[in-house]
Amino acid sequence: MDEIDELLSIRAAELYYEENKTQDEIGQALRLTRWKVGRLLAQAKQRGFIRIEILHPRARRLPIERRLRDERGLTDAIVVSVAGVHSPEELQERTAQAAADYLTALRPVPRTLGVSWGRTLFEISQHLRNGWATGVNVVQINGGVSLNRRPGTAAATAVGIAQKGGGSATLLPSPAILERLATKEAIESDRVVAGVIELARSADAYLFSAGAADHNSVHVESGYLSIGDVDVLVQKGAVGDVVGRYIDSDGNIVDPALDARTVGLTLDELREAPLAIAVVAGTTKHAVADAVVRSGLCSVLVTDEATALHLLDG
Amino acid sequence: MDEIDELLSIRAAELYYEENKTQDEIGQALRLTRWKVGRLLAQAKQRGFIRIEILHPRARRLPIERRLRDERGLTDAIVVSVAGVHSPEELQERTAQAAADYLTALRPVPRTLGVSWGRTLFEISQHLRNGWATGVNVVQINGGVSLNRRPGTAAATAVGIAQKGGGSATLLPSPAILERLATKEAIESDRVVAGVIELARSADAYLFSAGAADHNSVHVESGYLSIGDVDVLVQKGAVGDVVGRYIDSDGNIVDPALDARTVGLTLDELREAPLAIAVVAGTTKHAVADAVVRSGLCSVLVTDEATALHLLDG
DNA sequence: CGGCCCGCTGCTCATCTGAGCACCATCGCC
DNA sequence: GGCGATGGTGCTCAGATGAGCAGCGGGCCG
Repeated sequence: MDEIDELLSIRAAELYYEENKTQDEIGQALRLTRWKVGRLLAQAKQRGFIRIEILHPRARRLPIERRLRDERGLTDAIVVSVAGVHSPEELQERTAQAAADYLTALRPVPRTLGVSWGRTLFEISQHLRNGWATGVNVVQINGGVSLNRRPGTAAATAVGIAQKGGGSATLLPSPAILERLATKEAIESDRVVAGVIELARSADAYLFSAGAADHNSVHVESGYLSIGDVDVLVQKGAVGDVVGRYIDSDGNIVDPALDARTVGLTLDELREAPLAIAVVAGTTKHAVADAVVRSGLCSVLVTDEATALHLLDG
Repeated sequence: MDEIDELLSIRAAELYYEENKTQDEIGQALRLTRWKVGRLLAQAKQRGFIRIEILHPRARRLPIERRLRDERGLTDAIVVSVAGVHSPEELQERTAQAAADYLTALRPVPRTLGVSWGRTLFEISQHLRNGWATGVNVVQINGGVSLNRRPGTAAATAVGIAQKGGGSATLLPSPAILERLATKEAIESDRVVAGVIELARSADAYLFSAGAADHNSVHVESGYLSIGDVDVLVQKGAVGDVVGRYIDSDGNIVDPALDARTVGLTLDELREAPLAIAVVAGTTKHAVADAVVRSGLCSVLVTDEATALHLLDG
């Protein structure tokens, strides 16, 4: 297309999209046949001169979702638009909402849903509607009795999801990470704990998030790890954690000794799950998100547009 | 529209605009009739959920142009899009290009065109194509023999416009502002100068810009005014200058004594012109642009989207 | 110089879309 | 409980649009 056609396509686009003229009217105005106008408009679109955005908190980016499925082998992907987002909190909320929507629409409805805990999961639980399902039983898949001043968000998350879904929650009564391996093994051999983990293994679907390996981690906030611990993990290559287990950019466990002291499902158990839904959003989590998807930790990803593009285009 | 319809309209918009589905297909996907889908799409548009932008340096904003004509009484208005603009220079270039386009398309072609000078005018002259008109004679409408190291841009501007338009230029061989009133009167009584001004008065159309009243003014750069002079003018209410004459926000001369020492057409002569084209763009010029338009200094305005919206919505 | 190829143009025709209209359910009022 | 108003729904039909195709012309090579 030469420059004259390029300019004409812009003039045509102005009249078509801003003035709501028909292609025929535009043809008369620019002294072109209406077919030429149609072709100019098609070229303007194809060359990227026309940008159409859907401005809404619930807007999704279907083409990016398709690319994630096709190029990253995911069963499904939900990508929320970042158009008009001004704060990380808003992004987080949009993503949580989308995850809640996804769960609500999920068919077949899982009878048992394994969930992790954390800020993201808690927000998802808040965005679920009463009656989002009928009879969904929820089971915690990793330890989470909080050690500090915010006790119970782990429990509140699981219970909230279960209650709104007309089912009951089974909590995992254990800390996330124990100080000594022996203690961890003792706890896991407790009949109740072992039973919960067994139930968790049999869940139809898992819903979990991922944390970035930084000082704002919930593990630091909850007192399971010190800031120094996190720094050491980062030095060893950690990009973040999934169900309390820290991984590097290839999805491998960074510190096997620490991992052995962590209570809950293992990452390989997640990888083999029939349905593993990861909800990961925000600039700080680009690296973990990449590790999660590359190493096959999830079959469904709920994320934001920027993170998705990071996964796809590097 | 309740929330459920709002969500549906977003889903429909995603499928329609991002996936290029027909309304009928969307209807099948969402279990709606195609008419319902059409209505949802119409509502999404009408509620502003759909934003369509034309991304191109030559793109204009026709709806804003119409508002300027209707609400500000302009004969014509050209508004360039600011989508994708990253620097003031880029904005300036787009506007100059648009002004050049406007001149080129102007009918009837003016036989005599009065022009001012300055950065904007110079850039317009550069964006005009050879042969943009046949036989347009150009006459300078305000003094402009530059006093400093950049001599001749005033002359180059007029000559450039004339040559590319297949005509000749008549320069006004006089400084813009003289130090003493007597000198100014003497110069104006010079036969050549008087002749040029007489020719300028008879021009079919005028093309000029406006300067902001700040330290970057061409008058400061050219040595006609000191930084202190400008500060004094600003204190008196000056928002900028048109053909070298400083005006306040109502378009009135700020300093009559200074004005009397300024060579060239008066503002009232511009106001009575059959066609006065002002080219004003950039954040720094919002205030002058407002004064120019409000006080009827131009009948045609070439500007950028942000400036135009400032004029319209304050 | 003639013939061939390629791309553009303007057409036909099928499909898609929006305007307008009749119908129906719901609601408030009598 | 009857009745009109109101808003939403699904239709008809005409206008708008896109796909596909024949024809033309300009450029290139033999």
